[in-house]
Amino acid sequence: MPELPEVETVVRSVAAHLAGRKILNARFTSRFVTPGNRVRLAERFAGRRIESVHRRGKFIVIALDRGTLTIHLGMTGKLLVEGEADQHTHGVFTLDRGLLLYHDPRQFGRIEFSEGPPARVAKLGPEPLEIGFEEFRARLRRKARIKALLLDQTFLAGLGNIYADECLFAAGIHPLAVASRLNAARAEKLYRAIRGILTHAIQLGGSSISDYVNAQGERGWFQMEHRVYGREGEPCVHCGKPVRKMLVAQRGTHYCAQCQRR
DNA sequence: CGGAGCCCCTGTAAGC
DNA sequence: TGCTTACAGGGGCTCC
Repeated sequence: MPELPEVETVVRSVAAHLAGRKILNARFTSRFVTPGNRVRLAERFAGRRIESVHRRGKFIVIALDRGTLTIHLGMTGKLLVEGEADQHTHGVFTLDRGLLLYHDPRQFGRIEFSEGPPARVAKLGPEPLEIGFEEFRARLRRKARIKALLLDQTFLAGLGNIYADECLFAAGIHPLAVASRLNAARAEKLYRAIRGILTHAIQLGGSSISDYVNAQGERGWFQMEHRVYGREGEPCVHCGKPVRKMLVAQRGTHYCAQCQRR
C-alpha cells in the first residue's frame, strides 16, 4: 500500500538511475493502468529526456524535456530498475542506459502523460511535511470525521489508510472525532504525530505489509513500528485493551477505544 | 458539504 | 481437499 513514505522511498531509490536518461521507447499492456490509446501514449515518451523525479502526495512526477510523466502506484504498483517483465508488468521503459519496469498485479495504478502540470496533481492538498501548523489548524475547520479527512487527498496529500490510523493513535484521537471540534492542543498533537510518523517511516524505507519494495527490490521496515494497523485483537501498547477495528469511510480502521478519545 | 455505496482489479485467506 | 466467498484498499464516481 504505497502511501507518502513508500512513494518517497521509491522516488529516492529511482532518482539517480533516471537522472539525465533518455527514454528510447515505451510499451504498455494494461487498459486499466494506461487507459486509452496505449501505442499513442508510448509515442509521447519515445525520445524524451528525463530532467527530474519528484514526489507530490502519492504521485511520482517525472519532468521530461517536453511534457510530464506521472505515475501513481495504486495499491500494488512497483517501479523497478532491474529484473524481467512478467505477466504483471504493464509498463516497460527502455532507457539509453538500463530500463524502468512498472509492475502492478491489481492494476489500480496509473501511468499518464501531460503537456503541462498534471491535472490530478494540481487538485492535491498541501504536503503534510511542508504545511505549517496554523494552516493545518485552519484546514481542520470541517464537519467531517477526522479519519475521512486524513484520507482525503485534497485535505492533505499523501496519507493513506495505514498512516492515518497510526497518526490518530499517536495523537490519541478517535477516528470518528469531528475535525472542527478538535481544540488547539489536540490539533497540534495530530500535526506533530503526522510529521513524526511520516519522517520516521521515510527513514525506515516505508512499510512492507505484503509486497511493497523500493526500486531496487528492497523492503521497508516501518511495519515493525505499527501500533494499531493490522493489530486487531492484540493488546494496545499503552493500555493493554484489545485493538479494535471498524469501518470508517469504507476503510478498515484500527484504533484503541480506551486511548483514543472523541 | 458529507457520507454511503459501488466500481475498477487480483492474490490471499478464510469459510463451508 | 477443493470450491466459493470475503477481504485488502487508492481513487473515482453517483446518489442522497
